[in-house]
Order: sequence, then structure tokens, then C-alpha cells
Amino acid sequence: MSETNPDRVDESLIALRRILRATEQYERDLAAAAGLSPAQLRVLQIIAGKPDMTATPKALAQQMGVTQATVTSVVDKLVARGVVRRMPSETDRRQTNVILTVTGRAALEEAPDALQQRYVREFVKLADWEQAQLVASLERVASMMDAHKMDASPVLTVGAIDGAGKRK
Amino acid sequence: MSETNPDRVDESLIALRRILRATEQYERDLAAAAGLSPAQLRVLQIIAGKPDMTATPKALAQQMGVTQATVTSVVDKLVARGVVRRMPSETDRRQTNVILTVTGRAALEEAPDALQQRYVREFVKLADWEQAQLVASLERVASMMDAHKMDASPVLTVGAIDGAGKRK
DNA sequence: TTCGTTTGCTTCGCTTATCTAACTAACTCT
DNA sequence: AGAGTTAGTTAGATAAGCGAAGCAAACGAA
Repeated sequence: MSETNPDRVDESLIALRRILRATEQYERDLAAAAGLSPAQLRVLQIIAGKPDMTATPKALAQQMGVTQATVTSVVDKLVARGVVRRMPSETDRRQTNVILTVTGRAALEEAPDALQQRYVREFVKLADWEQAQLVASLERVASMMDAHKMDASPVLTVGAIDGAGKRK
Repeated sequence: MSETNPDRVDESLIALRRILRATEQYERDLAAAAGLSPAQLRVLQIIAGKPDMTATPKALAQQMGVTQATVTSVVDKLVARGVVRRMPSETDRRQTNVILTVTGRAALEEAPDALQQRYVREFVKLADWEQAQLVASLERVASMMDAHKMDASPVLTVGAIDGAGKRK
């Protein structure tokens, strides 16, 4: 197994890069279309992904892999745009809950998940076994990359894909 | 085939996100370690990936999916750090060639590709058929995502992986 | 209960990335 | 030669990100 075809590595890296780039690019376009920046959209999506539609700055920072200071500034902008609101926690008054406003929920409806669009449409067309295969591969790659970095918190969009091909 | 398990889509999206996030995070760390920012590092890598170790701002902008203005500013910083140099083109004097300096090449050696680090090491451990499987899956996903967006320019690092498991 | 410590968040000052619009110089085409 | 196109930069904004410092609430001994 150590006598591997080197081309394989290249090929997989190239493919990975294409995926990365396509997604990044797409994320930017999407956010722009929704009148938000990519980071802002991400925050919104994380919050929307929570069962109670709420998240503390700390949690956001962790899931996004940035500092709290950064989250504060992004949330400031979201507040200014009226898509979220800060609600001091009842139980622990050091904490703040960032919650989605109605406007915010609407904004999210407009701008669905970046990965979706192009990708999901194709994905659902595949045969069952192919999907299974793809998922397995992706998960494998993912675990190769974030090995030690725990969490891997979902962060999917709103009503996102819970109906896959059929919804919306 | 249209009666697909919806969870599959979710799972694949989650995995994709993990890959994305792991890479982004890693890119930041790496760049920081090399005293460069992620964008700067990317420019360096693209240039290094060219056979002649040179690229015009226009080409860089296209490959990175940003505007030329952005490239200008990033290149400015790279020049300030002495890792690249601007060389007016001989053939078309509107064009500028951004070339790697010796220092730049050295810097790249220090800060290898983000995807590599974490991923390649694991990849080469896999059995041959598994590698083949992964490559196929990744390429499939990639093509589902960037459908019309052509290029998919390699952009591999310096001596990158041309020896895969064996080098360095 | 009352300090000292930890924790959650914000503020401040700074750097970088990114965009659009405007500008300059150099090529191209007719 | 003059019009239009192309490559790059400049200028001026906004946004993301960081670290350090600050502040208030909560916690944990004593």
C-alpha cells in the first residue's frame, strides 16, 4: 500500500480544490444575493440550525472557528440589519442569546444553503448506491481532515433539505 | 431512484462542511505560521504552481475568483515582504509578471499546502482501491458543483506531492 | 458572606481582504 | 492615426479577523 500511484494524490487534491473553490465562490455569490456577507450568512445559518433558533456568541465563535470578538462585530451588523436580536439570558446574565427575527427568517428563506443549489439537485438524481458511496467517501475525507478537531457541528440551513428533492 | 433517503443529502452536506471548515481553519493557522495571510499564501501557491513560476495579476484574479484590484493589494504586500517581484512583461508592456523570489520559494517550503498536511498523509495510507474510490467520488462531487465553471486549474504547491508518500 | 478567580461578552485599535469606480498606459483594429 | 479594448493601479469603502483590555456576573473557597 505504500507503493501508491502518486497521480492519485494529485487528482484527489485537485478535485478537493475544485470543491473548495466552487463552494467558496458560491457562498460569496449567495450572500451577496441576500444582501449579506458570507460571514453574516453563516451566523444566520448556524442560529437557524439550532432547535430553539438561538445561540450564544461563545457557541457561534466555537462553531465558526473564530474569536468572540469577531462574532460580536458580525452580530452587530446583523442587528443593524434587523435580522437578529440580542436577548440577555434569564438563567445566566453574563450570557446573551442571539435570536433570529422574523425578518431574519425570511432572509434565510431567500438565500438557501450555498452547497445546495447546484450540488443537491445533482445529488438527488443519483442512484441509491451511488449516494451511499459518495457519502461514505466524503465522510472519510472529512475525518481525515479534522481528525483531532472535534465538534464537526452540523450547521445546516433552515428547512434546508429535509425533504431533499421533494421540498419547495 | 427518486425515492431516495433524504438523510443522505444531509450527511453529505455535513461532511462537505467539515472539509471546508477544516481546510479554512487550517489555512489560517498555516498562513499565520508562515507570517503570511491566507490570501497571500494562496497567491504564492498559484504562482509556484505555474511551470515558469510566474503569473500575471489578471490570471491570479481569475484563478482566485476575485477582482484585479484585490490581487494588486495582495501582491503589494507580498512585494513588501520580499517574497515576490513585479517584472514588466517584455512582450506586452501592459502586463506585469509576478515572480517568486528566492525568499518566496523558501517561504513556501515552510508553509506547505493546507490540504496536504492533514489530508495527504492519511490518503497515502489507504489501500489502492480505496484511493481510487475516493478520487472517483471527489471528482464526481467536484463536477456536480462547478458544472459550468471550467478551468479547475490545478494549483499545486511547489515540490508538492510529486513523490507522494516518499518525499520529504 | 466576602474575596479572588473564572467566564461571557464587548470595546478598542489595527491589519487584511474585498469591492466598485475612476484613471493611465499600452495594445488592436480599421 | 484615432477609437476602442485590455492590463494594471489607485482611491475610497466596508467587512472580517485578531489580541488585549475592560466589565459584569457567577462561582468557589475561607
